[in-house]
Amino acid sequence: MVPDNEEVKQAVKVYKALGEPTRIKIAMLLTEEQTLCCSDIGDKLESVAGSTLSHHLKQLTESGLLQLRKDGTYIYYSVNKDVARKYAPYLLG
Amino acid sequence: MVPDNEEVKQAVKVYKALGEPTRIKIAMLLTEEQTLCCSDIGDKLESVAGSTLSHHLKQLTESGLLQLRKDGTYIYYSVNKDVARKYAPYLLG
DNA sequence: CTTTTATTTCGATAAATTTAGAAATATAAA
DNA sequence: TTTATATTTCTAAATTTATCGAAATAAAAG
Repeated sequence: MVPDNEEVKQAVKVYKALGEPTRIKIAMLLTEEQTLCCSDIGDKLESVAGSTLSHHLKQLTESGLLQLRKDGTYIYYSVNKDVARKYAPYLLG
Repeated sequence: MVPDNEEVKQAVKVYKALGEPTRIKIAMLLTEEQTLCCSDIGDKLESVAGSTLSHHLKQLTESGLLQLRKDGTYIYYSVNKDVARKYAPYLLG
């Protein structure tokens, strides 16, 4: 009837990730700013513990909406535009 | 920094509504079938109590993604295509 | 090697969500 | 009016989620 395949499962993950105020702000911030590391994101949000931020970034990344690049101690996050375009082009403005 | 206006609040509501397997299935069912009443939706999903279904439909409707039309005892639900187009055109295929 | 900086994992708690059965409401049909 | 059908509201339990502080990792700098 209604498919329940991998694509739909990813859609649920992406939408669940975006359905929370802090996380949608992170996603919007990254569409504006291209790439930011964890602590820079923390600086641009109001009062979020590092451990909390880490969980949010993990959820966004595991949905496929964010991608990351490690550089030394830093981890740079950016929006995966293909995923955003497919499920939530609203983010891209 | 990142806006936190009504539009973003609606986006969070819509994405939260879609970030759950039963609810995204309801939304997809309604994009296929145009309009269905509560009990018909229940018949097309596997084992969901009426009260549970009612809560899901309420959440989807309050996000603006679904609209309803009452006809006697029945309530017919359909997708608000403008809202879907704006936040989750993925639903429209 | 020790210290500093960036990030994650762990452990715990509070709040929110999902779910269902029972009772309530509302309309239609007999 | 009584009965049947559609849907919602209430109540409560089980599960999930968001959050933080402290400890653990990991890489860089001194």
